[in-house]
Formats: sequence, structure tokens, C-alpha cells
Amino acid sequence: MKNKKKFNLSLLNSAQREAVDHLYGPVLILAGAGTGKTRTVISRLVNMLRQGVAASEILAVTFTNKAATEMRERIQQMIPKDKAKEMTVCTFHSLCVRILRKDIERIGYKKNFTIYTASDQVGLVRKLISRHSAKDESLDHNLAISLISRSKNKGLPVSTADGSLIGDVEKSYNKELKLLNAVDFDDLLILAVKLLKDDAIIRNSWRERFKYITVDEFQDTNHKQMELIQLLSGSDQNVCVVGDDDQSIYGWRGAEIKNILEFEQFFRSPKTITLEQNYRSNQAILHTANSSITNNLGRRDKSLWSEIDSKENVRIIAMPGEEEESQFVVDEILEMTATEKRSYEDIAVLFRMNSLSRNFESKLREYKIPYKVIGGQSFFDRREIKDLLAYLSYIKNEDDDINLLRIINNPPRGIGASTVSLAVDKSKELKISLSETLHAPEFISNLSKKGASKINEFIDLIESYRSPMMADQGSFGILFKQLVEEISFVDYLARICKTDSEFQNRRNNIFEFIDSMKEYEARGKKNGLERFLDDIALQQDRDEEDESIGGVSLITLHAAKGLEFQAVYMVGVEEGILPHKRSLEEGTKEEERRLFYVGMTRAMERLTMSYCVNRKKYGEVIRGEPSSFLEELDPTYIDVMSSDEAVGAPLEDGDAQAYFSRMKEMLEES
DNA sequence: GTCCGCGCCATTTTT
DNA sequence: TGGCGCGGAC
Repeated sequence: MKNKKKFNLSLLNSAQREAVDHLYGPVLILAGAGTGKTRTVISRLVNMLRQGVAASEILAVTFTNKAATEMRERIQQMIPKDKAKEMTVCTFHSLCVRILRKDIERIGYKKNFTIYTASDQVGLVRKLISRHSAKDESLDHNLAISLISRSKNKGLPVSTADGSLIGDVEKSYNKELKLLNAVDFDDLLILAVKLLKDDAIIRNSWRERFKYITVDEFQDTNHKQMELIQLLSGSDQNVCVVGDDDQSIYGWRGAEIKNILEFEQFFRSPKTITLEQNYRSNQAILHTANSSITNNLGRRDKSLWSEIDSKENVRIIAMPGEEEESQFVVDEILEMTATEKRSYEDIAVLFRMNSLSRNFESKLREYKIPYKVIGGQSFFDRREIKDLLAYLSYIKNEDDDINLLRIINNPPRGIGASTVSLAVDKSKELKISLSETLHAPEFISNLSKKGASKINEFIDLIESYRSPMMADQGSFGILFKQLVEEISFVDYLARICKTDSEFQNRRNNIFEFIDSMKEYEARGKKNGLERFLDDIALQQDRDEEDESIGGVSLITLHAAKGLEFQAVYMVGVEEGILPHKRSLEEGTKEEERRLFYVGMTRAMERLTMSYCVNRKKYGEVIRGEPSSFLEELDPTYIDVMSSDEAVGAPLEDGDAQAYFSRMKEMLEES
């Protein structure tokens, strides 16, 4: 056997080991920040195999593709690859896609359904809002989407008032999706749950398949995800959930912290194991973070501890303004990398809002320090890619009128707006899809000879690619490349791009996209095109380069969960920003405190928090107050200082200061 | 269509 | 301050 890491239980502490050994029945592993959660989960999965569980009976569910990939890779390091491959390690959504692709017909959808992404959703909802709204009415599409989503998940309509705009939009949104043979992200879960609930045979076959279920980041599960887990776990209830209620920061997206707080309500007499030894942060950081999170009332009791000595205290620094704040951080980065042999990758700047990153980006650029912004525009949201994806989606799912509309005259092929709206009207009249309408004699006969021939050319174009691409024979990547050439898409781009560099850029994106198709099919899966499209929809892929390129990380507190850095700068720790003003109005201060806690616990060796006394907001200077969270902290391992003091002070300086008075003083001085 | 300019608004965003 | 959506003009 080549170089597999040894499966070695002695590397685990006693709580971790207990978790690894406890394989049967419901288990809740409360894994505090930095307590070796992933390692414990992996060891537990490997232990199952050693105990004779078949790999194919194991399901491990995560939230992100990244987490799933990481878990898969780490498992492969410990056990033979072919065996590891039999394990199902995937996200909630891809699990649901699998379930639905198999049996969705049972609940009245077609098998080749399309997955609508967030941006597809926006397109549809905006269309519906403009269709339904009267002249003086308006509705923010983002608001509409979140209301619709919330109500879908609850199973109740948004509005009880008949004829309200949001009610109309909601109704037609759901109706339209179904007609388009499309499902959104919420539907994936809702429909999978429905399917398993309604059909005992299907339910049992999945229960039979997955006898051991592990769920990662359990604090982030919503109601439907909990239901799904319950449905999948048969009478054995071999369900292991792993999470940390103190890091539940997605309540605003529907995560139910009560799934973890009241786990006993959902699964009978579970075994609860708490991992409390932290291997990441030093004592100063951990003690300080603990002193914050204990202010939360709704949490499971736990107290993390660390054996790692601290060389320095946590610093809280009052900055006169944003300029000084970013200057200070950049100066320290320069110093740290020069004198302490830290590299840029070891350092992160954390903030509550993306808008706070701007100062740091420009300052870092100014000093030519490499940096990466984590979480950005998705590759697949770029227009040229969306256009090409629309072709693929329509080729795969002919009911997808939205994507048909997107491509029917794009690039322009003489099918003008009037022809299209004629088709749309006719399709409503005949109650058939737009695609069918294009073939319908009732429609064609109304067109001019030229118009009719353009439509027929378009139909022929799509059909000539549809059958070979769907037949899964030959390369859909090569076929698609032909299609892109046939419609002269690149020439079209050249025409619409304003600058040459824009054109180069977009053209490269297209080539990259086609290459990724070829790469995908080189991995040789069945139903290649369909799975390719599923994967894209489920992978709001960040620029992958972000991961590999080095540099200081600029990152929101939300996106920082799960990461760690030697030195962390939490900036803009001001009342109104963290906790955010909106959250105070909405009564979700505890979630903000968890966010604050997540931020602090990212730091391994050095934690610096700063706030600005003066901050520019919407163009004018506003006075900033330190966050009330700072006042809650235990001062034992904290140095409070002004930016001037911080510049001169050796970093390991550390008398406990008269904390509150000091903080006040600082405010008055500036 | 598409381009420009005005006015409005302002967290977080795993799939 | 800056980004975006909408509406009027071409």
C-alpha cells in the first residue's frame, strides 16, 4: 500500500475518540471552532469501514461542494481509492438531484427538468413582476424572491390577500416554473422530501441504500433538510450530525438553529459528544472569544479550551478613520512579513460588509501586496456564458421557454420582437409551450414566408444538435463547439463588445467554457450533458484561481467560517456594523454575536480588532462608536490602544488595562 | 435593442 | 460614494 495515512486512533483526544467509536443510533457531535471536527468525522467514517460497514451504505452530506471535495480527498488519503469512491459524499442539493433525476416523474415532473439558478430566478421573477404590476406598483425582485422562498419552505403562500402583487407573482412563479419543467434550489429539497414522503417504495429503497448518514455543518440545516434526513434514516437511525450552534450564522437564509439546539426533539435519545479542546487558537484569543459567546442565551453549554500559550494579547485599536485603519493594517502586514517570516497567506482581513473591503483593496494595491478577495462574481453569471448555457439548457429541456426566449434571436437571426411576441401569445392561446408553438401550423401560417423560414431554420438548427448531444454518443463538447461556430457567436461578440480587451476577455471565457465541457466528458460519465448542466447549476463556482493564488485574504465574516489564519484583522467593529443596524431592528443580535465569535476564532496567533471613530458613510463623515460586543469581552487578555500607541508598541506588550475607562477615554480623545 | 443618465438605495449569500 | 435598475431617446 502506498503512502496511505495510517488510521491511528491514538492521535485523537478522548472526546474525539468517543465520537469515532460511537457508530450506531443518533449522534450529535458538538464540535466547537477549531476542535478537529473534520478529522474526527473522517476518522469516524473510516472506522465504519473497519467495523465492516460497506462503503456504499455510507452517505456524508455537506453544504458546499468545496467541503464535499475536501472530505472526499481526505478519505481517499486514508483508504484505497476504489473503496473511497463507493462512499456517497455530496451536498444536500446534489443528493436531491440524484433522488429526483431517478423518480421525479412520480410527482408529476419530467425527468429532464432544468435546475434554475439564482440568476435564472431573478430573470423569471422580474418578468413576472412587470407582467403583474399596475402602473403605480413596484416590487423589489430580491424581496419577492426571498418571500417566495420562505413561503415555499413553509408550505404556505406569501400573501393571504387575493390579488396582491406579491401573491400574484408568487402564484405565477410556481406555475411557470412547473410549465418550464424547471425547479429552483428550494424545489430540489422540497420535491425530494415530497417524493420520499409520498412514496414508501422509493423511500425504502433509499433507506436501504444509505444505512449510515453523516451531516456536516448541521447548525446550518433548514427545516426541509432536517425532514430529508429524518426520511432517509430508517428504523436504525444511524444518523451522525456534526456542528456548532455557536457558529450558526445563516439564520437569515432559513437555517434553523433549533435543529441543533433541540436535536433531541427530532431524534430519540441521541448520544451527545462535545469536542472542547481547541487546536487552533492560543489561550488569549480563545478566552476572549469565549467571553463573548457566553453572552448568548440560546446555546448549548460548552467551554472551549486551548493548550497553546499566547505570546501576545488580543488588541482592540481605536482608529481615527478608515484611511488610518487600512494604513495601519497594511503597515503591519509589511512588517510582519518582513520580520516574522509570515507569508501573506497567513493573514486575513475580516469585515461584516463587502463595502468595507474597498479601502483595504486599494491600500494593498498601492503597496503592491498580493491579495485575494474571497467570494466574488460567478463565472457562470457572465453574459456570454449565460447565453451559451441557455442553448444547452434548451437543447436538453425543450419546455424551457425562458432559455428559448434568451437564444431565439441571440445572435440576431431575423426573428424579431414582433414574431416572438406573436409566438408567446399563440402559446398562451393554445396552452402549449413556446417550443411547441414554433412547430404549430396555427402559428406558422400567420407568418410571412420569410418569417416562417427563419423559424424553421432555427428549429432545424436546434434539432440537428439536440439528438446527437442527448444521445450521449460522440462528444457533446465537440458538437457544442460546432454549434457555437455555426451561429458565429464569436463574431457576434466582437460586434457587441465596446473595447478589444472586453472582447478578448469574453472570447476567452467562451473557450474556457468549451474546454471545461470537454474536460468534463473526458471523465466519462453517463448522461454527460445533463450531469454537466446539473453540476454547473449546483456549483456557483468561484474563480478557482482564488484558491491557488497566494496573498492576503480579504473576506466577509460569513465567508470566513471554516477557515483559519495566523493573524486576523477584524475591521470596522463598530456599533451598527457589527452588530449590524438591521439585525438590531430584526432582533437577531445573537446571530451577530456568533458572527463576531466566528471572526475571532479564525485567528491562531494574533487577533487585532479595530473600529473607526470617524467613518465615511454614503459620502458624509459619520461618528463611529465601538461595537457593544467589545465591551462584553473579558479584559484579561486584551490591550486597548489608539492607533498611534499600537504603531510604537512591541506586539508582545501586555498589561491588562483598565478596560472600560480606557475605551471611553479613547472615544473622547478623538 | 441599446445607450445613457437620473434617482434611489445601502448585510450577510454554502446551493 | 457607488452600483444598479428603470425610463426615455436613438
